[in-house]
Amino acid sequence: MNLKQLSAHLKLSQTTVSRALNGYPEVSEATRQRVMKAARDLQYSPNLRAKSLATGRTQAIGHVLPISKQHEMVNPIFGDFISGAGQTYSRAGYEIVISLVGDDDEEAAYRNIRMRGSVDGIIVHGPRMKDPRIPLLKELGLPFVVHGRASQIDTPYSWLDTNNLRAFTRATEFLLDLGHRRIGLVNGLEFMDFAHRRREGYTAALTARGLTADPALMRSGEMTEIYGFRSAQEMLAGSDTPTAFLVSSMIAALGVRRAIHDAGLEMGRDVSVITHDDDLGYLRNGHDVPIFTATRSSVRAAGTGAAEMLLKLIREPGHAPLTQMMEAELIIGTSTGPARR
Amino acid sequence: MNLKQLSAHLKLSQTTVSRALNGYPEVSEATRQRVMKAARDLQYSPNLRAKSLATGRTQAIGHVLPISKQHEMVNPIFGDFISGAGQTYSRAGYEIVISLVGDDDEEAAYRNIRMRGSVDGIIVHGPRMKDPRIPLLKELGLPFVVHGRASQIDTPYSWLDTNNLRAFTRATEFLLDLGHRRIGLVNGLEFMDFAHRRREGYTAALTARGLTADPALMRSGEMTEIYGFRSAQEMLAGSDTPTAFLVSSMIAALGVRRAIHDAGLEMGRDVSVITHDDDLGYLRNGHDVPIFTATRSSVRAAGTGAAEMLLKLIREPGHAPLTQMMEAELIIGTSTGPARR
DNA sequence: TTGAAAGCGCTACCAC
DNA sequence: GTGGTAGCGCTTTCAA
Repeated sequence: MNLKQLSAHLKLSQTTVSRALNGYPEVSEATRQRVMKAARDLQYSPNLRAKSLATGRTQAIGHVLPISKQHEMVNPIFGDFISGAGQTYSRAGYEIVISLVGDDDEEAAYRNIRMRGSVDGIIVHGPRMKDPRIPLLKELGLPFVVHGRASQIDTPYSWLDTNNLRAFTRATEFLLDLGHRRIGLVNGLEFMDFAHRRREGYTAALTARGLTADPALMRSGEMTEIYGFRSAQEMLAGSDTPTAFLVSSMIAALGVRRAIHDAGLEMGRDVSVITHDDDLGYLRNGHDVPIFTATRSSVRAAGTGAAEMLLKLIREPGHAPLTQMMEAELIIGTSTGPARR
Repeated sequence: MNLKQLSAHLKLSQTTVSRALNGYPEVSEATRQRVMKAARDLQYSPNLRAKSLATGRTQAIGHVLPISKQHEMVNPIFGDFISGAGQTYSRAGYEIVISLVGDDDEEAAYRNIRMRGSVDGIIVHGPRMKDPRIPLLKELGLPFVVHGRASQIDTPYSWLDTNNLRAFTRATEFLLDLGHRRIGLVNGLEFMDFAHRRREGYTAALTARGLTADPALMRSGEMTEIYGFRSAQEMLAGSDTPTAFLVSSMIAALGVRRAIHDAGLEMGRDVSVITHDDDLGYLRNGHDVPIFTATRSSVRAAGTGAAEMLLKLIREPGHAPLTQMMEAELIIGTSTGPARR
């Protein structure tokens, strides 16, 4: 069932039917009702491609996921982020288009997205420091919102970010307050902006107490379980071993926990662990030490927030860049305790 | 830059340029080269919406994610699956369109996808038992591949699935061989087909040894960490406590591990755990007991496989349904040991 | 081997 | 308040 058939059925012009369906004012209420009813009964649903071609708008948002040619893994938070964003989009009648872009042909990929004209705006994932995509997208004139930020980019752009600097500063301070002095940092790849900021927070907290960050206690890598395992194992094998770990991801933390266990140590007693973690709300009950977390629901909320920002930018071309900072939560857990040594 | 401009620039008709670009044979080689070069130089990239309108094909694949109105979480494996599928799509020039569909308005949602005509085919995620989407999609005549299967659907359809039945049978047998008799099952929601099959495997292995599955040792729920925690805590609080757990997801297993720890027990000695887990390959080194796993790379492979099946179905309309079974891996870990009691 | 022109389904301008 | 019609950018007959 297309517009032509529907309007023939109603004995009205396509123009009128189109207007009735799209809420234009110059249609009589009676006609509108009749059209709406027929559309429902006949299960009419407009061809979005044709609509897009006619209007120039596509009613679709692009989510561009950077995929490293080396590991090809998608950031596991993506599912939750898109679930949050999706609610906003579908309410507004937008589709979601995913593009996976390798790190080799980035510029061409973004130019293509622009030229193909299949999206009205873009959410940029996984920003790196000095990310070249930001000036590129500004040049292309496609509305975009960055999930995260890109340091050392001086022109303004729209972003929504978690306050990673502050989160890691607080987590480090917390461990220092518990008496820890040797704190291992198991961080993400530090050309990624979020990981860079996390390390900044970590070192800032140490420096504020007159301590210097020991390079032997810092690791940067793709956050897999084996990476967490190896990193913790190496640090625990040294002479002046850490009494606590600050871990940038739940997955890597799994490996860290395993390494602690294998070393014959007990979490929360011999070694403390603070990690971005998931669904730990239950630990509020009956335990008494904090764990730093980015919950799944906060990631969903970030998705919703970013989507709303982008839709606003699309609706109001020329609008000034929007920014939003989200604070991370601290909740209570058992993996963290006072330093023993 | 569009076709019109490009052909004007080349002083050729749109027809010829289009033919040259799309590999039609009736274009002279010289012309084709000239066109190709100009297209590259001028960064021409066809408007997919217009192409789609003209051809009837959309060059896009829909991935439909069921979202429960209660929890609204996306299955965490989705990211890896889409990453695998995406490689195949982009090589073939297809875009990915994501639709989030709540469990309330499913039929309408799928009909809409059909009518809007924005995809050439669909990957169905999260199939339930007797899933009504399968007959619906057959009726709609849209090519589709199910990631997983739907029990009690008798008409043939295309699917790609992990052998969950066999995986959980083997894992249970393995624990039984180690002397375990009280094995807790922390399973997913059992209206989901994969969870149903996993329980079947678990009970089949027990039955084959003359044991009966104890309802007190079986849990079914959405696989969050707190769910794993509570499930294990309850079972460990009983009188005849389990000596092993079979856990359907890594996230839930985190909670199970924590409950074991909180109960003052040690994993692999007092209580064994077998779980679908991630990146545990490193445990092959120096350890000696198996852990059942669905690795991230196997999920990627599933995505690739499903995408290839779907493209084949799209290219050859009327092709008979395709099916593919993937076997789960067993690798070596430390969480599992012989029964102590 | 190349080109002119119709048409995919819709919107939006201009008349009435 | 309603309708005719010219495109949106591309493919695909049909003719040359």
